[in-house]
Amino acid sequence: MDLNSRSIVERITFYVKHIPVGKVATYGQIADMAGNPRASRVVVRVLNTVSKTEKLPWHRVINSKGMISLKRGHGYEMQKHLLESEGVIFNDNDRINLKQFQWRGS
DNA sequence: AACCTGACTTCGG
DNA sequence: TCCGAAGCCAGGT
Repeated sequence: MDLNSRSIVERITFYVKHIPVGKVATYGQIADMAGNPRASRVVVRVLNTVSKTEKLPWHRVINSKGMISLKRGHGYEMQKHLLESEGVIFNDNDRINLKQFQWRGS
């Protein structure tokens, strides 16, 4: 498919779908791969809208600090559980070691 | 067209 | 290393 002719939203969707199991990507990282390193907030919108009609591995997207952005009682627990079930480890500060789990796209 | 919003990021103190 | 402020994108109102 011709990614370059697609919209930023479509490209973001494409990359999110390609995050491998057991790995994570940051909002900024996906935005960057999609062509606009400053469109991290668009990634948020995509996860909220697109994931309603398509199955996306939304839980594999975390913030630049290696932490889950969802709040407790509002998805945080669910996302953490999904990631742990894939082998991702959280340290004592509830953070994920990006050096170890961040997806290194090509 | 102005204004608001969101699972963000970067930078300065 | 930890905030707070400011910057940023795109869609919805």
